[in-house]
Amino acid sequence: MLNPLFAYIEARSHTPLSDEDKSVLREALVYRRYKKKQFLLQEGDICKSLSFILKGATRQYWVDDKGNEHILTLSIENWWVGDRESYFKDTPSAYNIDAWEETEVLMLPKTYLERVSAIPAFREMRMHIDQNYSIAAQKRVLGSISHSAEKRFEELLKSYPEFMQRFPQHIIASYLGITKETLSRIKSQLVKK
Amino acid sequence: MLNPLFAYIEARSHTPLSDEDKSVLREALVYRRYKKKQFLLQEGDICKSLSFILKGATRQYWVDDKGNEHILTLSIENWWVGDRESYFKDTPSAYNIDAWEETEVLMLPKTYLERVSAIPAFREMRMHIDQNYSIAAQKRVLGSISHSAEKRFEELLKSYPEFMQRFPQHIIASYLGITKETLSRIKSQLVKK
DNA sequence: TTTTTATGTTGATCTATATCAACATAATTT
DNA sequence: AAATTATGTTGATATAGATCAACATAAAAA
Repeated sequence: MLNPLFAYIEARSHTPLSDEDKSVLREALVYRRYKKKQFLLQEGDICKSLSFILKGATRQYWVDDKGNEHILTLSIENWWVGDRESYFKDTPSAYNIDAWEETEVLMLPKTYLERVSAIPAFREMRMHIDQNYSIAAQKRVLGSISHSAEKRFEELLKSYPEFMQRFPQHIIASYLGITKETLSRIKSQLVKK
Repeated sequence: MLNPLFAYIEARSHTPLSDEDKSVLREALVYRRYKKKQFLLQEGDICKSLSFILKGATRQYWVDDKGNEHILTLSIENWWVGDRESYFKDTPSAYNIDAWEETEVLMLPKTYLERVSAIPAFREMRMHIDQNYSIAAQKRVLGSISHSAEKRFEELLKSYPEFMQRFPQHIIASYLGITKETLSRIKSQLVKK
């Protein structure tokens, strides 16, 4: 059950996990399934665990006062999901996270974070994903302040081509910060080129 | 000379530094001054150190093909600056970082990163700033995909009021992803309210 | 199978923000 | 002090993208 996570940690940290390490992880992580549309986290709740996606897809979004959903992150297999701000600061989350597909995860409750962080490979992995997360967020900021919607869409296609298969266009549009109509028009523009 | 950094590490990690820790840090960190407009990092170079700002202000920006500067980060005292992507991946940076004011920093060369990361308080601080950096980047992404320029400006005023004193409006505008003219108009709107 | 809901497209119009231009003033440099 | 450069404002016009509406089709539910 935990093998994909073990592989992930070893790959990111370039360090093999000992049997001891694995048993610590086995104790900490909880397997869970979510049906489509089921919430992993709801606005106002405190995010008490980060989840490693074994299978499926999730969206993290914020709902504005008009009820519009603004998609902050889309996640698929081998990604960690959770509201980091709420998780690390123990504050109520401003976001919802729900399963877009039938999803299976390994939950790491915050109560075990210290314990598993004693494993060097896990700590390495954590630093690694935090860095990559920051770098990705920074790129997205750069895109949003300096590129057109069309260019941002092309970047998304390049970086995460699988998203197009797994999420409908209005979700992708929201992730890009544009409307579904605009995305539809951008797509038909690109086909002509 | 290193006292502000010691204080910063202790505050973020909630752990006092031993004399031993301090001497490791003293060995690793290099004091440097930059004059106004001087580069800390130039596009194409590999970012070989992160710098803790003791005094002054810097901007990190990307220059597009038309020569327009797009400001990605603005940093002042007690912030770490550097292109994390280039630093961690050893790839040429896409950004420039320059001193907006006369600036004094403590440089941490990457060659010392392992050694100082052996200090638990330093490691704690690193995790802490990485997390905060991610959280801040995520908020900026959310702002850019779901808020108007006016709202983003108000958020900036709330989060970093000192920026208005230390950077001119066209820099702030670029940071917000709008033109200086639009920012000027937004400001006059807000005064009327 | 029929109905309902989710998804995607296209057109008309509107709006936030960009662009271009002129000008004013403050701060530096000569 | 004069000249130059950096900063900030305001107006006219252009444009990317939003909004509203209608329609088409695919998928899911009844």
